Amino acid sequence: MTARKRSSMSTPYNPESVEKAAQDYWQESRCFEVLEDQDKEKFYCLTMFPYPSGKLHMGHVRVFTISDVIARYHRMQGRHVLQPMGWDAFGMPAENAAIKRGVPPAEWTYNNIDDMRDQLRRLGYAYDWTREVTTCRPEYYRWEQWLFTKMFEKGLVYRRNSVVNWDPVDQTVLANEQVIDGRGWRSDALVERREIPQWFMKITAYADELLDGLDDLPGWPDSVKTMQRNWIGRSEGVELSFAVEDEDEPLVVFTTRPDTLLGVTYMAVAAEHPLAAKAAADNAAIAAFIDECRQSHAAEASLETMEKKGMALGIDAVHPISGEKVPLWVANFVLMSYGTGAVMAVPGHDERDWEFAKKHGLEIRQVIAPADGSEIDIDEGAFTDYGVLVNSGDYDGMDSQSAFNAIADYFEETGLGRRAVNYRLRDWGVSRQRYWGAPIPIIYCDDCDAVPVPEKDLPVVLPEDVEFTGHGSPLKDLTEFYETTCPRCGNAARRETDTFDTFVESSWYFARYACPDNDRKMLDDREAYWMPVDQYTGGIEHAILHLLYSRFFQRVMRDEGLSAASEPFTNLLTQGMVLKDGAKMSKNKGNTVDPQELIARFGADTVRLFMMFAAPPEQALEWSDEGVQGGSRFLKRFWGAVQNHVAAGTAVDLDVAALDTGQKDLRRKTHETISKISDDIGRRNMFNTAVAASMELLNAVNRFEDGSDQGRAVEREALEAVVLMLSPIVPHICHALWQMLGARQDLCCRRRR
RNA sequence: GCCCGGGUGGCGGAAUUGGUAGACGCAGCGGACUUAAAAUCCGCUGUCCGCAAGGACGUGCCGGUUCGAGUCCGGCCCCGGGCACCA
Repeated sequence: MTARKRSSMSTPYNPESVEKAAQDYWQESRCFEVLEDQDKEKFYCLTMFPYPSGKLHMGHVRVFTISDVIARYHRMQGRHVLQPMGWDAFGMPAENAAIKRGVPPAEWTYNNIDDMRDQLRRLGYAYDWTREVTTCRPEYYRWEQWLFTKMFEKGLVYRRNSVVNWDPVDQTVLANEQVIDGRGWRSDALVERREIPQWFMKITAYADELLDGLDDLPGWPDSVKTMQRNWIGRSEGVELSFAVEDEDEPLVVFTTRPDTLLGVTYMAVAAEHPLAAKAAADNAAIAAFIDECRQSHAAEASLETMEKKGMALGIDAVHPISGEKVPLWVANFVLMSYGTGAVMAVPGHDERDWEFAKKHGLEIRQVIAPADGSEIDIDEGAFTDYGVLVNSGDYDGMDSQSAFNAIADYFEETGLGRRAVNYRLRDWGVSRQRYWGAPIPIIYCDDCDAVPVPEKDLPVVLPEDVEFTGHGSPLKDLTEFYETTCPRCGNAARRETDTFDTFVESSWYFARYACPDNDRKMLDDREAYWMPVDQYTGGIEHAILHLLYSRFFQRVMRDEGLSAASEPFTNLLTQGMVLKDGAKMSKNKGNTVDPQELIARFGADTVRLFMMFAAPPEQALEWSDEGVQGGSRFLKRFWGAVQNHVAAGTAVDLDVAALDTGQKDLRRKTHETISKISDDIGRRNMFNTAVAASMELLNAVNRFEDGSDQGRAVEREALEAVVLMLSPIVPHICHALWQMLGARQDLCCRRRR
């Protein structure tokens, strides 16, 4: 009797009951709850925690499954694995829901967390739920308020004016996302740039360390490191000053190309620059232009893509070497917040300057010639390469590098400038004019200025039962919140009503999982055991901001004596987007697929299997409803194969010396597959090919119709291998099949043989 | 606009270090089982020419390096992500 003929006698695969049984077992045995154990090799496996938007989406399922596969794999390798979960719970959607449905943001958020926690449980992830962290709880955010006050003492935070998007109709600050084609998303009013005082964290103080640290992260993708390097944008150049006619203050600019200095034919300042304001005072056209510049979206992408516009100010600067007059312009592409708010323009050797000069009939002067002696026509386009200086007086004939040094020396000797390092990176503005966030722990006193809230008065608790109208933050109208006394002098004072950027919460949560229950310290000894995170998995969309802020915070915590680690994440896996119809799946676009329905229909294992099989984790995954079926079919075949094998009775021990050719072939296939899958999961993060290899081995088993004692022993070895190898990906069915195969040991907690 | 990715059959993808392009799966077609359908199982399936044997073409486009290119180099096109207040 062949194995296949027996299939009619078997019980069918029922994912719902199989998965319930496995999940009950894991919960009762508490096998994913881990305590610090110095004798065991720790492995901290972390996923970027979700924003509790209401329901899990496919992007969540993908990233959590990737991380769970890695966690379970390392667990099987005998490591002591921590995989926690929590909630990035502050943010705008809660306020939007409050406006739309009248539910307080806190209530909406806590309900969503409860729903999503249930959904996560149904997917069978190996989480230590005892360490759950929720960022909107005072016991969490009190510690970032505390750290902020420590940073204040060290001068790592400061307050200055900076630009926000202002909706003049709704009288409120808008996020970039809320500005659509330059207009407010609700009011449709033209958005204005407005300057208001805001708090900043000095991430630039760590710019060099954040840059150099990238060289010590071999476990990070090169693309992410390159993006961060470019974002920090360290450049070496010269800061030099141009005298301005009839002005006492010179105009200071930074350039990486002092070798092109004699090619400067005009200069440009930002619309907010004092010189522009001065020129506007008695020129209505310039005033109108500055007004026009103000009416724009604050996002860099819109500034870079909009039409480059400018106006001559009628003021001249004096070239510091030639003494020639250089006209001053105001231009919409120069930003007050970046550098000094002024740039020198070399249209002959810079593309943007060239285009601007062409458009406004400004002089284009060649001062660099190609090093190879070839001819160029500067009228046809800017020449941006390094080369040999021409039309530059004493510097003629020097190469760019020598000229850089000679000109830099000249400025340092005359005191008109100096060599300087410039960063593209700007300090981190953390103030948000919103309600649903962690209050910034500052008290304003007429006599003492801004005073940090003393440690004994922390946390500054965000009131949760508030009237939410949508017209500005309710905190601004809540006297019992903002009325207070100055901690320094005791006089009546006013509390800060702005809250933190939600990136603040996500910049240190990974460390707090080590000791979420400590109500006396931000971090304790347990942090030293678990940190740094061994494997961090999350969306590629966080390649810069979240990951850079976290690297910054880790260093701030280190310098505060809270941690020994400089880098928070040793290995990083950036998972690609889940796309549908070529675009990121998102509620906004209405192209979501609900994982809940698929789980109800096929079970969690099928959904997990399909997500891992459909594409390698780093690539974008284009969703297709077909293919899930295939995963389900495979699991049924898998179930049937093991069941048929077991139904035929106990297999004898394998006698390697006694195998015939066919038996040897299957055995070789088994061991080749083990070797391949270990590499695929353990080194390459190629879960899709690991699944494919498992399918191939199972196909080979199903073709193998050898009922002899040794045939059955070889078949058993193959089936056991498939169960073990697939268990990180489809843990529930493997839990059941492992028991069916007569396991003496629990699968998920077993060590490598 | 700038920075970072990606583009391979009808579809998702494989090819790990420059060495047989298309593993595995989906869809499709043919067959078995069934009164029938579903499910399941077996077989075929890059395109074109051919009854076949076989041949030609083929990894977004153009060019290059190499005995040999999906893979390396140069130039382009298209798609996705990020651009500092979406998370």
